[in-house]
Amino acid sequence: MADDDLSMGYLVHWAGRLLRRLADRKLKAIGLTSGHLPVVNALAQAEPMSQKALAEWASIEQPTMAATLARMERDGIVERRPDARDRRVALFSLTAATRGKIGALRMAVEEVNQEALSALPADQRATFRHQLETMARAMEKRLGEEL
Amino acid sequence: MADDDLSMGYLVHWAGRLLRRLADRKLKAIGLTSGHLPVVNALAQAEPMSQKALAEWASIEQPTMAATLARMERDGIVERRPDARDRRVALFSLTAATRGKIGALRMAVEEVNQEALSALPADQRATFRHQLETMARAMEKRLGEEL
DNA sequence: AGAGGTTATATAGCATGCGATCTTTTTCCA
DNA sequence: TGGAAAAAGATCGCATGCTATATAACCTCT
Repeated sequence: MADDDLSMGYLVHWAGRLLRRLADRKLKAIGLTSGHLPVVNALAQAEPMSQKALAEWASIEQPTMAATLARMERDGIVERRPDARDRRVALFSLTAATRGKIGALRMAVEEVNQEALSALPADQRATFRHQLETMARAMEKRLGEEL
Repeated sequence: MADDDLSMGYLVHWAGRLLRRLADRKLKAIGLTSGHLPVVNALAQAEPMSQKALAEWASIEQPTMAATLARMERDGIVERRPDARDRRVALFSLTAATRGKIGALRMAVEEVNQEALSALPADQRATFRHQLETMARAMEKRLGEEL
């Protein structure tokens, strides 16, 4: 790929695919995938949570979260139960088996993080991370405005 | 999403999704999608190209490129013809209609680029882009080594 | 020439994403 | 209170990605 054509979009998307593959490889050993991460992280901190809350937490559209949760439920990673106070709502929690994997999961994530950041000089890492977040938040705002 | 949980992988993937949505929105007007970009860019510079060459150029796996090209052919964006010298090879070129869109396409990409980069101070943009590329190349190397 | 390895595509199977819609419940106000 | 508006999920349809595997066409070396 010629250097001039490495647009921001291409670059970010490329890096994202690579990080994802790397993460999925490590997570395979504990029976999880990168797509499960935001859900498990969220539920590890606050249980139970509705599909809506999970989707917002992960910045993912509702149909995408619905599909992810359906797969996770099918695979015994999360459990769904109705909300007694609102019959529209489904509440999700981690299964005991998944709770036992949280430690290994955090370790795997941390490894990928280190591998990615180790490509940059130590004194640039924090700034880089921050810039990435700034850009993402700006894009999110942009996307919202245009609707 | 709590700040501590914004792992590198999550951040990059998030930014990638947002950039992609933004790009797709702009490209919709000219009848293209972000997935078409690397192919159109490549063919705009060197025609014709085999599926293999396109996949390598775009850093995408062969089956993914095969599917993308099949859709693009179906939608009249590219044309496929056999290679006289090697019957295994399929050579792809842009259709005349697509060639006429290259200008608009470049403009749309440039717009998204600017929108993304404008979130950062001007004097940090070049460095940031470079860091992103460095990280991606490192991840690519990593991924290759582990096989 | 022919066996065996290499290469270029094709296919299957599945995960993740998105937008657009439909249904069921809740809410809320006239 | 009744009927409209809002909220939460469920579904459809499709694009993109990946891995694993199959197939067909070359190439090489004996």
